[in-house]
Amino acid sequence: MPELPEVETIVRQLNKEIRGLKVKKVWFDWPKLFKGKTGPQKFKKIIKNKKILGIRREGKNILIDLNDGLTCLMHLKLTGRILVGDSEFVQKDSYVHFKLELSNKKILALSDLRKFAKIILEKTEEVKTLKEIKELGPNPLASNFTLEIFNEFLDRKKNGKIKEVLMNQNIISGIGNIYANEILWEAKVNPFKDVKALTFKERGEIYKAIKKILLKAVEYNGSTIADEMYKDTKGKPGKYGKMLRVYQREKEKCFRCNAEIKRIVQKGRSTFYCPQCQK
DNA sequence: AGGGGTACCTGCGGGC
DNA sequence: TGCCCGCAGGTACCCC
Repeated sequence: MPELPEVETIVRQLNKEIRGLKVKKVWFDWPKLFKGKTGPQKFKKIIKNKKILGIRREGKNILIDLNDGLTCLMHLKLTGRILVGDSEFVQKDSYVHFKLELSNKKILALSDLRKFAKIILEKTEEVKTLKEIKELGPNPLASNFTLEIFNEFLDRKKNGKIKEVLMNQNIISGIGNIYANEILWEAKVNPFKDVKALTFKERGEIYKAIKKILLKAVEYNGSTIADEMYKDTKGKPGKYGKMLRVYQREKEKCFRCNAEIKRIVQKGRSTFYCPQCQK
């Protein structure tokens, strides 16, 4: 579900809503949610009365830093959502599997229809050694993500097709299926093109499109396509869904050249592109 | 080392 | 109506 813009929206909201609060109660009904060294019962014990110092994003991971040198990592996978509100608000969601009651009586809930989401509790110092974090490629929104850095990481995957490489979290972190499709449409590059066949100009166009699309999507609080999918912490949909140019537009007309958008399954995921202007 | 297949889950919509 | 299939915004792990 959430890619960089959606996770970034959630993280910014959490910093406004829950920073400085303490955890008072823990509830869950899906123990498999907890991965890593800390099991469900230990998690419950440890996290009680911890203070929330701040919330960060690494790729699509949400990192909640707590006092006593602990960090809670959450990954929302396809259908995870984080909600913050009173108990009545949280109860409206049918797929809540985890709740933290906070010191202002508000509840932070994790909802997940497909139960793919995960939570890992780890020492803050050790977080960067987790495989989820350690291997991540650069943050495309960081100011030090230059064209040179982009090229350097692209060249680590000489054999891949560009769309598959863009979605590889170890090359660039945060891009998923929606934004990979959108970025390549914007850059007018064919998703099936081998990285090694890309011209300098194409690499530059892709680089510009990454920055442009992701920044715009963050500005619009991410994409909500189907109502049951991504929502922010207040249950509000993202506004970038209306701005999408190719994603889920199979057989519709390309906004640029009027040709028919095609959908092809690539590495198990739907690739949408315009066969006429993405050569 | 890194690629392919599959597993983890639930729900929805379409075709028969 | 009901059943089976394909599909959904993502990894993670096993096997070769």
